[in-house]
Amino acid sequence: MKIIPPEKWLPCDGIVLEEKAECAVRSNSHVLVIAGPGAGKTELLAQKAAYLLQTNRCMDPQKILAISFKTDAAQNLKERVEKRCGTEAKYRFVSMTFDAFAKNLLDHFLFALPAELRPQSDYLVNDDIVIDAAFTKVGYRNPAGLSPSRLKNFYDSALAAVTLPIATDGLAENVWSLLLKGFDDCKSTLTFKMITMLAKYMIETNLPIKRALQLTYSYIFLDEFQDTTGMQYAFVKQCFLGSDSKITAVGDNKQRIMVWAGALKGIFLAFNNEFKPEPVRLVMNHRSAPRLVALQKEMYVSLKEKATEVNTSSKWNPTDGDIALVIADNETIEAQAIVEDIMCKIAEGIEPYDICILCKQLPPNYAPVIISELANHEVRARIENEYQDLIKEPVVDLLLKVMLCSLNRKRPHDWELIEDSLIDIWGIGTTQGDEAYDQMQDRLFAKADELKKQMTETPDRANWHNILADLMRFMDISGIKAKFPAYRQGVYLEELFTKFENLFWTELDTASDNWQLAIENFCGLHSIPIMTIHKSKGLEYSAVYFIGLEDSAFWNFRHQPEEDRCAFFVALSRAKKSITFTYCKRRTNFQAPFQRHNEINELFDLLQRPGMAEVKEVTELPVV
DNA sequence: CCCTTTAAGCTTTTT
DNA sequence: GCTTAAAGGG
Repeated sequence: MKIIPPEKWLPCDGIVLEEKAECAVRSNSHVLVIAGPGAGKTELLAQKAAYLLQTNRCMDPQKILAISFKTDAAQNLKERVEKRCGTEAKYRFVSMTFDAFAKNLLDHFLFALPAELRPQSDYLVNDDIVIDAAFTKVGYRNPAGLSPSRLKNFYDSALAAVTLPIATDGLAENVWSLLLKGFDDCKSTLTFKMITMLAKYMIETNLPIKRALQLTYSYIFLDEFQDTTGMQYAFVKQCFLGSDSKITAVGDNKQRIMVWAGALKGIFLAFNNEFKPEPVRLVMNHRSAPRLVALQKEMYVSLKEKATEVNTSSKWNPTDGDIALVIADNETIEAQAIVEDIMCKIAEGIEPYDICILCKQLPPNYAPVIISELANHEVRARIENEYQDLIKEPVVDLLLKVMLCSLNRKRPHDWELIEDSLIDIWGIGTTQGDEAYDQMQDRLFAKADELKKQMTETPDRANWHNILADLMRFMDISGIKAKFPAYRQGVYLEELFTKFENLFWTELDTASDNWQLAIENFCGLHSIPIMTIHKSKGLEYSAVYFIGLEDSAFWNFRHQPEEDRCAFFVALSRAKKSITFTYCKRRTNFQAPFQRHNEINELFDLLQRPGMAEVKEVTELPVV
């Protein structure tokens, strides 16, 4: 690849970076980028990767390591970088999750661990039954009578509290020993935290591996830095603190909504003290319209954030952006008001997938009335949870792609992906040459033809089951299990398969044998997504409806006011053009129907400040 | 069988 | 806090 001198390098694809962002891209020290919603954090990382690779500041063959929390975030970043700087990124930009990074290290250097800390190489991950059995075996009988979920929590934190090497002779230490080596009929089993602990210990005790790691990765990207847990941070420090590798951490303390799950509150401060990064604050909000940004800025005070400048994109007029607070008598009227508004948006040409309905928690308690009211207007809406859990699974993705490609051959990108996967799953090595490859292609094309024929007939339930089972057999279930270790465990793959079969069947059923449409519907291309605030993090929608700005939805506000304010901020900042909050005086389908907003009154006050939200009281018309 | 009481979970991800 | 589901009581 041609090396571009740094002073001649320009951001790829005609992207214009704000001045501070370009500083962060070109910085050669550790950097802490604090950037609000819509500032273009992913783009900044993608451009920085392009800069480092294209100018050879990340010297060939050294690599960039990007660490995210979720697989889809890691995937997105990888794709963005490949789009920005092409094939070079395939080999020298490594994007993965924290857990994948730890597990790869552990698996790769398993024999660097002392024998007493070394698990079997085919260890299970996070197997609840084995972990419970291990605690039981060492004599733990749940004396406090913890509920199942609390018990699981206790197991996890007890195991995470052990220090390596295992020195003392306590409960958790004994369980560690059992889990490491396996016991009775159980294989070695590790929790995700144990994997990180072992990986960290390995780096701590093996200078050559540590050096090799530091030499391999000269730049480290940490995405969503505000969500980093203490253990993850300790691991990163163990790997890279004091080395020449430069860390670029990107995050937003105003969107810190994972503290309850272990995110370290003082992470920015700790990073500042220990790595002395160059601080960068981005001031652009490319996402939201000016009036929405004004509301976001009003939140800054309650989020204990300095009222820094935020600039909006020039694509907006200064008066753009709609904020509404709907005060409804009951959930039927609430639904009618929302649906009326949504129908206007759709009439304006906004696609359903660009509209989002958010709840603080438990969408099933709030969504049904709205879903049926939307259905009356022929608009689909669905709670995303189980769909997303399925869609993110690589095997489901593969199944959908095979179906799509069978329907329509003109999908070169998907074909390539299927072929690559099959080469992997069927174990076709490069040594076998072109013949094996051609054979694979022939079989795939034959299968695609067969599938296409099957998809022209109207399937019934049993029929669909057979088609799917056939397809799984074709791809080779044991091969899939070999490629994806997660599917090897217990009945995971079988359950996944059943869930997919059932959910997809409802789509096939309603799409009346239009397979293409069924697939699109399954992927959420034609429906309004309904989800929790937490699930919406990182996403953006033209119009957002936040349902239930009520005390009962924010039941934990007293105990975690900061985090709930952040949650409100996250919900608010998903919207590009309009945001609507609803407050329902009476939810007649609830056991305690009367809703208040005493506890979260500060959020109401904010919306009711002059010039902020349009307050719409909707009441039942008296029946004449 | 119906009514009352109690317990559990609620916001997450990761191979 | 509040909902839901399961268990308990008559």
